Amino acid sequence: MEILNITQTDKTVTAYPVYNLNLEETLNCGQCFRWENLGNNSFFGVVKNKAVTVCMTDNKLSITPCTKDDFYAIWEEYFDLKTDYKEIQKSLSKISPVLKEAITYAPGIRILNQDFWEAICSFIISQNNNIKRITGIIKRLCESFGTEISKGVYTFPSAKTLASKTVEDLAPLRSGFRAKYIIDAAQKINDGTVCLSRVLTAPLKDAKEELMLIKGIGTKVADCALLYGFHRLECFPMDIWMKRAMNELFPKNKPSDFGNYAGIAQQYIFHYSRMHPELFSDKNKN
DNA sequence: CGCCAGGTTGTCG
DNA sequence: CGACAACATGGC
Repeated sequence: MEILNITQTDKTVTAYPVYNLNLEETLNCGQCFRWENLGNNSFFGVVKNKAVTVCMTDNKLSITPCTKDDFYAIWEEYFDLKTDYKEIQKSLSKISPVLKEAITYAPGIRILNQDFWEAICSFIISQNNNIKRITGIIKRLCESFGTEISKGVYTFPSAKTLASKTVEDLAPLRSGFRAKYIIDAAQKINDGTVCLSRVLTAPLKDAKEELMLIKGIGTKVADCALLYGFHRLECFPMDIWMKRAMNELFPKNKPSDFGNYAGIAQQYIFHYSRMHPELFSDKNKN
């Protein structure tokens, strides 16, 4: 890949050339729930304790407010700018014409490197839920228990903060039966029962087992946390849409067919399927 | 009103 | 192991 140029003017850092990154596709494809679309290819969001506006025009990614240090410390990794997606897409396209079509449909998707705890907590909330409601619950979670870093802008609350809460405390979130899972996750991570640095470095099978010590984390939520939080690109979360897609669009394939970048393939397929519900008229449940 | 949602748990064969 | 109800809530 070509070297990335980084320039800073006032409070804005611009990186270029950033090929093939589409913010709309990336931030609105079901892997994250906190970015607000401002229009004109601009989004406002909070990552860790940094609130920024990002904008993509003509292969230039600009971030405001941002320093070069912030860019290298947070954003370069967050937007996965060092991974060669063109090369990965080329190789995935050979696996199946349908996958190639899904890639062509939204080639600007990238797998984000989200905060560990935010990814874990967000996908606990996602279970048996819809994206609109997930987004609302997470918004209320941040407003209720996060830190207000500027007027009306909140961080994602820490595991430490949530570890001391009760199910009644979380009632305003309207998260239903998931509240007890959020608290169990916060407690086990806060007291070290589940060690996130071990999840990051352990072999995949062990990392997954460790996450699944948390009540409310099964195979699918663990795969999502590992893919979106720990950047385990080989994980292939199987939700209701992916089951439909595998049954109807990839009847001859198994998840293992998608290789080391199965998680990226999954994201193209998930997004393509959700944007084309008519492909699943009978919604064959399974 | 009824079905469904980026599932997991607990229980029963 | 596999099947299956229950789970909270609200979008559509």
